[in-house]
Amino acid sequence: MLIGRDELGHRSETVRRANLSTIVRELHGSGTLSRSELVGRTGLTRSAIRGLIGELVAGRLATEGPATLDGTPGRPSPLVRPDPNGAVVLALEIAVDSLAAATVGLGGEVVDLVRVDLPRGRSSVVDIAAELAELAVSVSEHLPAPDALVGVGVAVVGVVRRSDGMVSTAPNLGWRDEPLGVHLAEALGWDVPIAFANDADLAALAEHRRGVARGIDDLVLVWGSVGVGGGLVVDGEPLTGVAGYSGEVGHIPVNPDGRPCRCGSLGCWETEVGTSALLRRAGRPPEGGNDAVDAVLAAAEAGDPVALAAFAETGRWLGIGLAGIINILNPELVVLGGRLTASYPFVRSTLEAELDRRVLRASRRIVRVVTTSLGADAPLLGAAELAFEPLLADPAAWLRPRVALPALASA
Amino acid sequence: MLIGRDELGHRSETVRRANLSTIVRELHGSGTLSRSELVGRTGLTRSAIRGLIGELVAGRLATEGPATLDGTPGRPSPLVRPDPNGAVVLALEIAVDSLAAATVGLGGEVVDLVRVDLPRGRSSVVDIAAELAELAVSVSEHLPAPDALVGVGVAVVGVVRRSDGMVSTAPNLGWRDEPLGVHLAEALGWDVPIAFANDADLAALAEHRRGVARGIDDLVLVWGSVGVGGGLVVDGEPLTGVAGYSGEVGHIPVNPDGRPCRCGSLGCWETEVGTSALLRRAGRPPEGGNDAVDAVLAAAEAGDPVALAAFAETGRWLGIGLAGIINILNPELVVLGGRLTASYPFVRSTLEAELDRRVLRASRRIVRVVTTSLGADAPLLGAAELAFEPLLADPAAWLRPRVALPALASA
DNA sequence: AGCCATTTGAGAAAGAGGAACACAAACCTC
DNA sequence: GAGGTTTGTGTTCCTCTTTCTCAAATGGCT
Repeated sequence: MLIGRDELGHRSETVRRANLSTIVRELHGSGTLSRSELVGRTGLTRSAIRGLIGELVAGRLATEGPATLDGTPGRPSPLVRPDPNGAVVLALEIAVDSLAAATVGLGGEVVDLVRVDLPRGRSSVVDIAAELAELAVSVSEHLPAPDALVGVGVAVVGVVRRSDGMVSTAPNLGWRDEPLGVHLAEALGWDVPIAFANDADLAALAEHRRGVARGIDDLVLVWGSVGVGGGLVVDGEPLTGVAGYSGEVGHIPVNPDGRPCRCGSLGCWETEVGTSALLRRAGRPPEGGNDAVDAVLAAAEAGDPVALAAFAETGRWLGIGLAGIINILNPELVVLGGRLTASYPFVRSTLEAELDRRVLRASRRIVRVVTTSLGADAPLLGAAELAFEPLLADPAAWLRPRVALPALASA
Repeated sequence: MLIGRDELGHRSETVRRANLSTIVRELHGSGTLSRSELVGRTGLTRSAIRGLIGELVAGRLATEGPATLDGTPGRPSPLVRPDPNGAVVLALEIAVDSLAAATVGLGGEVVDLVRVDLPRGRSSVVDIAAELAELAVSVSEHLPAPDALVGVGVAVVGVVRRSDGMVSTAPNLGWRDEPLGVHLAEALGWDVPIAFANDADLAALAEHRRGVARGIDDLVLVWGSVGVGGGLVVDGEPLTGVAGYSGEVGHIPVNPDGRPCRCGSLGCWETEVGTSALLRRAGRPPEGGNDAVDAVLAAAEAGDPVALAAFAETGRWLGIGLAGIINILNPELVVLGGRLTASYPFVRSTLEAELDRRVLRASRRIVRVVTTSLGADAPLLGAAELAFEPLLADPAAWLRPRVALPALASA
């Protein structure tokens, strides 16, 4: 994923890079591991592991501590931990109705996290960039060392170009072709790489790395709020598409002559499974916000037939759209997130019924549907993972210079 | 892709494997290259290339010949060619109404190709396997050396498990849960690995490697016939899903209360864009075969308004389904194949209009829609590529033993 | 025709990195 | 406390590419 390191020719140095990368990945993913566990996981010899760990410790990406005794015979193996002080990222999120910032250390520990409400409606890109920068500063106060900052990752509710943070559309913010990347870089004024991606894409990444989808290499995440976003992981890698615009599942046509969608089309999936469709079916004003949805949820919990029917119908449409996605991708897991997490119990049966009817048997036997485990912070945590990616892909590049930061990502 | 070579630890031997692999891939893809071109493409040094080529020549995967003089100064560089006699695959195809077999040499040269009609209707798996085996024998008569056979690739019109050729569903053949892999292995009686995949998946692979989509890393191929299949390439790799059931775009719901589909669902894409929908719209019996479709095509070419309207409506639905796929995957290219190639001129305008309306602007600006360049043999050529894959991924494994064939693929 | 610049192949030596092996250290069990 | 087991340490070996030097083969120019 990412990283333009696509020189085809390999040499011994490549081997070291790759081995360092797998070790740092293992540490980042699993937290603490003994040296001998690393031997087992990587297939490398004890000598090789020793040398590699030594380099990581010297470069402050890992620390070694005394072994814990687990009662098995044999010499105990020292524990290796990712060093959260040696490498930190800044994660930012522009959500539907909030902004968030967090600092996350190598290994995934969240050092600091702030979330502030965002007044509903249009805000200019410049304003948002400025406010994000403020949050970023407040959250970076306890940064271990100034040179420990690996990079910045930004989750955006909208269609955003991965390479430079150009936002093509963000209906919730009223943006269209806004150069968020430029403004944010300016507002931050830091000389570190900034990476951008869609919030649902990043939620999928987070759930894949640290949530319910851990160890699952083919998954689809559907993130419901006002609109519906999606994130795809295929073969263990986030599916981005050519420019990073993939996963826009909210706009697959499921009801071609249906209601008009914010995107200009008709009968997009989100016109049937977004919150306004639910509210409409529940007989409430479709523009109601989270509170209105919560009210429908409460009514459903209390057994109100109108609310239950509204969820059932939403579930039916969820199943219809998901069936298409599953037939296309043959995933192992579907993860429902955002507002869908709370709705799940009430949409479940109609959803599964549609899957039974519409997904090809071979695929149907495999997929399971679950809800997120990381909750509302999934996109933010995904942004952290995004920012870590260059380090994970090539720790060697990070180990050597150590004085200045690596040059801004070229592509 | 494929290959269980997922030991994480790298060593010097890994480097050699990887370098041999990139060289063989380049040769297989580009045909003839000079040594110095290989230096340029791989980033390796002249010495390294020399050693690697030497090994390939010794292992009969490549031949070296005199340089061609192109008028530039400097010592001419010898030309390296993939050796089609050193490595050959057998490609088989079970299509809607035909069976085909071909032998293809390293580099992509088709040595021999046979296609026979398949009487429409149900045939047992055993019969088909036997007939395929016969074709296979007839086409393997001119095999250079018995030990040059790398493997067998099979394209199947249906949902087939990649690992073992278990066919879950093949409506055109009337199959359901048939162990094609077992029967074919028995009928062939050869001790070589056999790989299976869906025909549209393989057509996509072929167009990616040797057709219109060469050099394009994110594409969607839609293969229209009685039903509609799809093949996806993401980030340069075929997207298979967990079990190889991906790409079943024919069964995305586009008209949830529409006509019943062979799969048991309602309003699947193929009920609107398959040949029977076209025939129905053209006022003809929907069960008509290729001849009936050709008649509608002829009528359209002659300007018949009913035929033109039938195509226009089909194009509209093509656009609706494609819009969803494009929004999900953000591909660079959509390739239309099978019966859709001939229909394209008549469906084009309504198709593009729907894309304009339904695909998010950011993605819309990127995608182009084209037709196949390899024609009806695309799936067969893809099957050859599939069979070559283990060799391309690790030529070293193929170079060493050379006496016996590599053991049957384990997973 | 002859000389020069350029590109590339050939061969030997060097450098980088992991594997293999032998040995010592630290833990368990009895 | 002795023996078995597992793992860290250190040295040597092996593989593979790079680096460096020299020779070969071509085009361009006078």
